[in-house]
Amino acid sequence: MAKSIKKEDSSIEQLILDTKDLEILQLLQKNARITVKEISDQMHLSTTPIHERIKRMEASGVIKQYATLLDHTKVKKGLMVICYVSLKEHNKKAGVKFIETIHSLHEVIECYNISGEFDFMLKVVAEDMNAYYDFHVNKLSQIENMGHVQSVFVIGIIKQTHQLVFPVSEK
Amino acid sequence: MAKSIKKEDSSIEQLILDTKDLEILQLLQKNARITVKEISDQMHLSTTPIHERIKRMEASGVIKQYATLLDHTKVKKGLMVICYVSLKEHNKKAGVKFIETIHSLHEVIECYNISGEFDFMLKVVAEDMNAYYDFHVNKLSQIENMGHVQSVFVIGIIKQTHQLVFPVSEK
DNA sequence: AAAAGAGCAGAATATTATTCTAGTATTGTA
DNA sequence: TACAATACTAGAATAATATTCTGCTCTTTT
Repeated sequence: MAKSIKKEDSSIEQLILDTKDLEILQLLQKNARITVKEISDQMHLSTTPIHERIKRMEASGVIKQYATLLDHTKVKKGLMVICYVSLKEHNKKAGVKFIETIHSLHEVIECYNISGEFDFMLKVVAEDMNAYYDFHVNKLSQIENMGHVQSVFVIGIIKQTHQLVFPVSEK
Repeated sequence: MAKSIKKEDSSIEQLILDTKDLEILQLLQKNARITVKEISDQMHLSTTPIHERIKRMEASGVIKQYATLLDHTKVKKGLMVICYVSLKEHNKKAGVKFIETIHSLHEVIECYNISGEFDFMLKVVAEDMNAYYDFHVNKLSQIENMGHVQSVFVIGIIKQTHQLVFPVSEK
């Protein structure tokens, strides 16, 4: 007998998030260590539905990770550089090899395949300019099949958040 | 009587992180909801020092935030665009006004002041191309003093992490 | 109208965070 | 070398929280 496509099939079906789920996510995004009780108090619900909804969103993958974010300047990662990279050849094998290497470089915290004249955009963090120079010369430029590389330096951080805001479509 | 510049002055002085602190940070970065007990077991220490070290790093600002990260595609924020912006005028007043506006736009999750021909780089998330079009035309382009805008679309995410890796200087 | 499913409240239990007490190194100093 | 101050640690006690369980209510479907 087929089950209805509803929330309990969270591991298979696309989870449909209602207003309460989104409200919970707003609070969790701000503080991953907020207690179920605090959420339930703010939302005027008991702890049971909050707990169930969170577990459901964890299981469905809506909640990807509870992460701890550090102050880069206080852990000697104060320099941020945006790197543009183009490859010489664009066959599958060359691409896979490049991706593997990127994953092994801890200085690269983000890498995107992008539109435009370059193939990839990298966000790189390092302790200082010397460390970045070492990364650029000895690691990035050494990757086989590497074409052009262009570095754009981050002078200041204006805004930096992971909070996704959802339109308030109240019932 | 002057106190020594040591760890207990965490709120004022620069906190010096030792190997154990960095080891704790590695675990916390991966999972903000890891228990003190789990950390203490992995590090072969009791819960007390782990707890104290964490509180110290929270107070000193090394730990900036416990954040919950969401799957963008599952919360209708699947499109990511990198926006380059240059302003017409570069006086203080114009810059401040621009920054204020950027902070009010929830689609902009990152904004950096950068070197090169553009003034700012923005990371923008939206539900789809229609939503991005609306953002571009009705919000971004409407900012006063706006000069050139160039959009680079993210085709694929190769790597995305917040895990900062620290060199293993054992001792 | 009956039945099933979903969401919820409240209580009970299991875990965990937090605090407290006191022992053990380590470092600097006379 | 001996002493004192400091930091670190283990283990226990307490407070707070997560998690589970039971049963009620509302809605939807047939």
